[in-house]
Amino acid sequence: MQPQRYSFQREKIYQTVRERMDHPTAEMVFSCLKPELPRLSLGTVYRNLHQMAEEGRLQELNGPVTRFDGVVQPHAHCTCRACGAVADVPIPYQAELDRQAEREGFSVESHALMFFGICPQCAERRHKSS
Amino acid sequence: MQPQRYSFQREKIYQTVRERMDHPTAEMVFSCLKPELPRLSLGTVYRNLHQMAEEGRLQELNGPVTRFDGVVQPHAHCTCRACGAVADVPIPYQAELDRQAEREGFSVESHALMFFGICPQCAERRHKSS
DNA sequence: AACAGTAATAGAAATTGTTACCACTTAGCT
DNA sequence: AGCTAAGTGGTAACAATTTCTATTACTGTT
Repeated sequence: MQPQRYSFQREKIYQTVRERMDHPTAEMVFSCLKPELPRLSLGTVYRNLHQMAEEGRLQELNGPVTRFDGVVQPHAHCTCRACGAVADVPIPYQAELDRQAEREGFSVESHALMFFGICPQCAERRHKSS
Repeated sequence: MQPQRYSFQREKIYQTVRERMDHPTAEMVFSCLKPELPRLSLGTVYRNLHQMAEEGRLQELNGPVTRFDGVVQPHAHCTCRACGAVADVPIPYQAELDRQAEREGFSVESHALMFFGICPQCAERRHKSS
């Protein structure tokens, strides 16, 4: 999945994400670069962002679809990298983190802790097929 | 924003999210209830899920759009509840959490820590307009 | 420097996830 | 039973993302 060739567009997209400190969306990167690269296509932005995220050259925040939890008390979750399943993680909620995070005028109310890994089912499946 | 009336559909949707332990998406709730409630509409599911999330009766996971970060080293973020802006939070990454989260066969590789609050700009804006 | 091979692009169309709209139904009050 | 506004279903609109294909442009070889 590594890029096999140099691409001007890809480098520009990378620079944009690196230089902006606001964790832009694909759309934000696109409209930021569009004046400079009028022929740039939104599909190119999405393709390169994901490619670089897979390489580990960029980090992708948030998942694509919204999920809901009937347990309202704040608690941690874990997402399976392979199948996307979400499960609860029984470790205590550290409310003191919210106070630690209060910096530069940002008033913090709560936090979400999401782990990433491989769920038992997928670990099993991989074990078999290898 | 509290629901003012009883609705059979809403209760069914709530029960589904509560009973399933897999943090379902709106689509998953819908297809789970569809056999039992053939006239159920997907819009009703979305409407009630969000309504209940606003009331605090359910919890909503993940944000709506994907964002990208040029800083690959794991670090915390903060989202503004008002404007959606995302900023970095300079508190240390606790790698030991990943080991603590290892339970029931789930192999954990990393975690994301997202704070929620109000950013300085929005706090200012609210202060003026009140 | 021209050439061939193929990864990457632009542009548009298709898909997917989510929200808005509106006529009809129904819970909750009197 | 009748009133009224909240809630529903169905469909259309919208937004985010992915896919498709002809064209462009890197890169290694002459």
